[in-house]
Amino acid sequence: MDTQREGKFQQILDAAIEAIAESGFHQCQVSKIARLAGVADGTIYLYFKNKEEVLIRVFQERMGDFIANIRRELSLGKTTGARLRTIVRTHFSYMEQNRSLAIVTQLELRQPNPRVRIAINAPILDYFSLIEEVIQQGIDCGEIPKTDIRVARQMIFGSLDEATTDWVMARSPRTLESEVEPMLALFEGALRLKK
Amino acid sequence: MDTQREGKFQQILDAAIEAIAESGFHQCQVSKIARLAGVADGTIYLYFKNKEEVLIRVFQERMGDFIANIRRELSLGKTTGARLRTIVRTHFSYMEQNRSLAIVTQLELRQPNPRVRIAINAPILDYFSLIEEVIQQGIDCGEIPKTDIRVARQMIFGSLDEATTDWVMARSPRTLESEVEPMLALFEGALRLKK
Amino acid sequence: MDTQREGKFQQILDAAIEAIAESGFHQCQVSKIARLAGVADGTIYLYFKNKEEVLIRVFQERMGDFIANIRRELSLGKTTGARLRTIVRTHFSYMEQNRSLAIVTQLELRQPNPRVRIAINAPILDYFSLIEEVIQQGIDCGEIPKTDIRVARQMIFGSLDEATTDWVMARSPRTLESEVEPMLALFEGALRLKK
Amino acid sequence: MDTQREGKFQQILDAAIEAIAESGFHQCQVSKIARLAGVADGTIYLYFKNKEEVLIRVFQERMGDFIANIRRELSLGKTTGARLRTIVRTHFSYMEQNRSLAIVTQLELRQPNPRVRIAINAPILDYFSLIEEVIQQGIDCGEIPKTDIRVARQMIFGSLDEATTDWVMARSPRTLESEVEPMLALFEGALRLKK
DNA sequence: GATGAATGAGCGTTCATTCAT
DNA sequence: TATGAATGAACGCTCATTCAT
Repeated sequence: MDTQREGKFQQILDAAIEAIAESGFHQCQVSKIARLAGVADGTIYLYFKNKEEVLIRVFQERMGDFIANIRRELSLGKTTGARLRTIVRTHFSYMEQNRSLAIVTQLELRQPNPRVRIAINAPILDYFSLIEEVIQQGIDCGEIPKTDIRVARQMIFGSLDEATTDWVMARSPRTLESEVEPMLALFEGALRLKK
Repeated sequence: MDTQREGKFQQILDAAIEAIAESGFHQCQVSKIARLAGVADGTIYLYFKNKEEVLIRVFQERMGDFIANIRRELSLGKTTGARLRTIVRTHFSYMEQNRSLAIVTQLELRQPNPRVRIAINAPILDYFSLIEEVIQQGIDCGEIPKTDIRVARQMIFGSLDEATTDWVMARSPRTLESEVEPMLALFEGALRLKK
Repeated sequence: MDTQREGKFQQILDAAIEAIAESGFHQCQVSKIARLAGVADGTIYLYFKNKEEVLIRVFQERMGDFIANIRRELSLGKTTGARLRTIVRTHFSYMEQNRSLAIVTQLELRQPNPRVRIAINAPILDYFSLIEEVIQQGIDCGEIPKTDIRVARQMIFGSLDEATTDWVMARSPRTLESEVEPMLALFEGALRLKK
Repeated sequence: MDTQREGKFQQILDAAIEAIAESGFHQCQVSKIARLAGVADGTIYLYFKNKEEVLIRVFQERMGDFIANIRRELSLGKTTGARLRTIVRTHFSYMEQNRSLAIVTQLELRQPNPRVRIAINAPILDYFSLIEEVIQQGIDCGEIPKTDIRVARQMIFGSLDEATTDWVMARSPRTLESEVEPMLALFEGALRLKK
């Protein structure tokens, strides 16, 4: 049955997230992923071309979820302010609830390996578009004065990303949740958002 | 002579930056660094304990330079606006002029390896303090209203970092230099900087 | 199947004996043992922790056999004379029939490496006890006058060992077998064995 | 001056004995010998072809001394009994007074390396002859009944060697000196020495 | 002669991947 | 489909040896 196949695929993906979060992509052996997934080493290769593809699929699948998630929430926001709040809140709460995934995205995916980079680009660009659309919409309906959209997006994504990295690295014991409001205030100021 | 030793040390460091930028820390063989530095493999080990230490020293030495550089420039800025401009301008121009180093900083240093992370933390935290000091000073002299300093720093560093990553990844053909003004405008808005 | 695993284990052990006898423990590469055993290099590590453990197990397994062998034969001997004959005869014939093992025992096991020495000590001490028991029995039943047992054991083992080394080193073309009677005569005289 | 050269040669030899005794021939780096000898690494190579030759010369020089020593003492012995006593006493006391050298001869020189073996053979054979001569003399003057000289020599050398190894390995806390008399008693019995 | 920085060959070990069962 | 024993390429590091000074 196809659901069985799908189930084992997700099993391996989850195991990979745990394993990679725990020891890092390069340090984590395929056999460890297999053990955590409760399958034999060889079985991994029935579902993935190689170890690298596991990493790529982890990102594509989970980041896809993440973005779909935000997109769904976003459709409910009526103002640019509400939409920005959705982005910040959802980004932080998703990461906070998926710490292992956060570790993988914040650390392990910063790979110079070109194949990984290319494969990861699509969902990332999708997230970028999503942010840029919100800004564009804000400009279009006059809530935000004209601004350099790319730079604004870099600021928004970069800030969220850095806060998440700080949290993952436990540089601060603070919850991400507690950063939602201050971060939003900064974004509103930066974008000169009209109330 | 000691200058000779120092020279070869720097030579290896430079070679390491090139090599790591090109293939990534894990993929890059010691023999590649040696080849680029024009020395034998074994020579590396006369200057560094092991491959990992090369990475750590790359960061400590070059990031140290970078921060010293900013600190020097900063002392000339009289207003918070000027100081922010110094940070943005220096960050971008330094990275733009040291592309390989930028690649290493943006990608390779997001190492989950705890020893590397600890060693790298000091200069990073130093940079963080530097940014936070500028914000604090701004607050103290009334140029900036009270704000969450940590979050503000995350925004500033995160934005600069993301813009640099975008540039490194060649996600946009834009120069970093061209982003100085728009980025600054965002920061000033975010911090509610008084003119 | 477990017999298969056991079989390959013995295969590697035998290959190791040949390889070490031929080039010495330090000179002999793991890849040579693997080649002789007809397995891949990595396979060695499925059966042994590392190269050193191969040496240790060679000794423990084969020396264990050797001593078990002597012990079995010894139980048949009714007089001290018969028991001494058993020791000399079995020692020489075992070595003569296992030349590679003899080389390893005579040369490679004189390892200064403390881990190897400790691991090797047990079977050696076992052999020593065995010899000492025979002497003690001889004293107890009046066949041998009181004597310093440790020194007597040193003489017996040392003589057998030296004869074996001479033979291994091919310092003499003589068979070990031909030395059984003269050696025994010396032992009987040394111990003042009563007929 | 040649004495200067000779002095440094001996210096290196002594350093080598210490170094090898401490860490074993294979584990002991040339640079360690150099450090102990108070010379530069390269200097070793002005006196010795390579590391292996250092080991060989250690043995040849010191074993030469040792044998010359015994030979000198032997010439004073009037009876076979006295001569045997000289051998045992000198062997044990020499080793006891040169523990590092004993370690090297008992452990490190048991090398399967053919070049080492060949080079070492000469002094060893010289020592063997010396022992055999004593036995032969004993037979010639009727103090010892006819016996297999080679086997008798194997017994004598093997016993002394094993006692020394036991002592070096600290398998027993006993001094070698205390073994002189019991060992001699065994030899006299073995050889049926007439009083 | 003496130095010691530089060399680079050499090897133990790991682990992603395969394939016979 | 699933297994996991076996594979063997790959690489960090050591250290005996050299040679410019």
